Amino acid sequence: MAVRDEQRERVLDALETHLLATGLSQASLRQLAAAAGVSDRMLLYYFADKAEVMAEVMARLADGMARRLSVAIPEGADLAPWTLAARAGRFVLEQEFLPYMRLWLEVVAAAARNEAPFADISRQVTQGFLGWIAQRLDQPPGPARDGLAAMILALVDGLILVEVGAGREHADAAIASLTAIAKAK
Amino acid sequence: MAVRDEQRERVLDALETHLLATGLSQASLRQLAAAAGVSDRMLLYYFADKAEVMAEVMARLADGMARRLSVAIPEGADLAPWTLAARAGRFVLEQEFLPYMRLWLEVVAAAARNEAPFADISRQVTQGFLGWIAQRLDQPPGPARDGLAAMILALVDGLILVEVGAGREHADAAIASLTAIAKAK
DNA sequence: CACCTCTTGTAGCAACCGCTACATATGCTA
DNA sequence: TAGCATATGTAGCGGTTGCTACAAGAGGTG
Repeated sequence: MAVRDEQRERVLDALETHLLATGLSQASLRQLAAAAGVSDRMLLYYFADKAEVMAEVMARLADGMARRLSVAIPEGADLAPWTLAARAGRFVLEQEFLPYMRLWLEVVAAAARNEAPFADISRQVTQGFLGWIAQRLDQPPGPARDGLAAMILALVDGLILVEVGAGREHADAAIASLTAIAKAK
Repeated sequence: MAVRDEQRERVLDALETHLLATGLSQASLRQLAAAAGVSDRMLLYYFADKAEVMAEVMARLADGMARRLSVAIPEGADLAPWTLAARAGRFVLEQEFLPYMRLWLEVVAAAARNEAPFADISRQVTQGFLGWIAQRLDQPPGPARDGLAAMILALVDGLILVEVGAGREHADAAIASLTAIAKAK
């Protein structure tokens, strides 16, 4: 059983990279297998089926995303809403994190059509985001803070829609506006 | 030639509804043909290939979206940024418009991976959005207004990511926060 | 040695994909 | 009436999809 478990790890590592680089559309069994350097036959020996492969690699990606976020801005930073939004927005557009956001976009799009396992992943990651924001706001817990967190999440997630649709400059311009607002307060 | 053109119209009408209801994943030639009530053979008689079908129906959808938006809030409404964001956000989550936004999400996700013809459509619609917002802001033309428009676009588009990932309540909560901010000004 | 589980390869299934070859029916025009 | 462009159906191509049947080597245990 040792070989199998070892291979699962190796495969999941490779697929994390592959999915970040190419997205959900390049994720047929044969493509995944090739990216992981194994045969498709073996991929289905290591994992029960494609859904299990995707669920596990998506879970890893969600972890990676959460880890990077919590390093970027530490918990309890106690930031004003606009300041937090601007800082989070800036981080989210960084070279290192952008691939996560692009993939995240595809996951939510799939979730909007109730495609398993993306609906579950999407819910879980969104909750993580909301919590991450709430814990960094200079606001007392409660519905007001939760509403602000949801608004900031919309703003930050929306930035990559702007980035994809209108280009990096417009996303940067949006952040500049945000920064100006934060300073004016 | 008359029959063919007539059928093209009929087919495009049906496909607009179909895509809004089911999304890009239910858009194989055979599925599109079935939804339009013709054979797949005939679909490729009316249109050169699948790309042409998709491009034309996406163009129609973009038109429909733009038309609904310009009716919802008239041009030159001269709204303060937060007020406009709140009103646009509320409209975008309405029963009638939500399907457009879900589909829009899929289009941008596809565009993020450079899948034709979605990259073009995505750019065009985003530009339309940005212009729509700019023309309804109580701001003089210029980089500041454009930056604000980009920020509002991120906010409004991001609302459907929140809606999909966390549910309608959270999206509504975000709008409530927005409304509170608008009033406080 | 014999057996048994773990691991891997070869080959192929049925379903679907976008698209096309070919025959045929229809109706207008010369 | 003959011919020709338009319109439609039947059948199928080569390719990809997720998945599986089957055989066989490897390695430990009785």
